[in-house]
Amino acid sequence: MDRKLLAGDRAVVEEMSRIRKSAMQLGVLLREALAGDPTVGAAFEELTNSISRVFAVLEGGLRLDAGVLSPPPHQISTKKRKIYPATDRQGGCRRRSHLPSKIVGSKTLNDGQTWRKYGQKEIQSSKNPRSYFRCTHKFDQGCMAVRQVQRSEEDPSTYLITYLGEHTCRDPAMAPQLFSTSDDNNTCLLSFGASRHRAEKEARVPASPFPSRKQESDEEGLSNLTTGGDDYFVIPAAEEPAVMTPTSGFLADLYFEAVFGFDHHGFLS
DNA sequence: AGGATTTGACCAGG
DNA sequence: CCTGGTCAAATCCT
Repeated sequence: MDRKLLAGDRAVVEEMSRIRKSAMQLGVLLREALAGDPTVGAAFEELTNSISRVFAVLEGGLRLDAGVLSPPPHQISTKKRKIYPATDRQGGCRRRSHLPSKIVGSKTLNDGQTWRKYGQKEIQSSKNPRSYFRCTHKFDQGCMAVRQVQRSEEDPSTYLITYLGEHTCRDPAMAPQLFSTSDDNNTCLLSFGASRHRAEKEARVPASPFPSRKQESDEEGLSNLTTGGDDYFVIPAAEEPAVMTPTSGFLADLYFEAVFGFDHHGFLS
């Protein structure tokens, strides 16, 4: 069942990461050079699909599971601070070891879900702070969906929203909604390998208006409670068939950073 | 008054 | 040791 990550496994994963990295870089260049040529997309798609399959096998074998966001039972309670003994302090790191499940670029913070902001951080690698939101129903329904919102550096009018976990809550005000790429011409979804197995379930999003007390107008704070989405573009998964790699700008930055954990500029220059 | 946001502290992963 | 994700008291807002 459990098996340790052997040195050989690690080497394979690292090597595959390099391959995927190179492939993505190549894809970016090709798309820029041969924009509109369908054969480029098809060939690149095949390549990424193969890589994806390898990762699927590796991840399956190595149990590279993502998104286990189980809430400590004792935390489900009132809103007031719980006093933890120094040795049992909960207020610390919850660093998620898994990859983001979905990254969305959006002109608005509205996504049809109700979010409550629980933190904001200055991020070393970015000029803009990152805001942290959890589902409003985290405590009453145990919904573990969270999202991180950050303004794009290159396009400050755009928010980069990373969704982690999935909504398990049932908000009567929220009809079931699906990420739709059909009616939204600038939509692209970024879904990563670690969550690939539940990508389809996570493909939920906005559409319906939702009564919000405060819109996302605030500049720095990225306030919560956003409403029916528009202006979305959901970046495609590296492992998904329809790969639409962002070719430049913040999306490319984001893409590379998310997939490979580093900035691609150095490689493309 | 109650719920949401702000913000500094905490702390584990890398 | 640095970074980033989370907690929760203080504060703000409705």
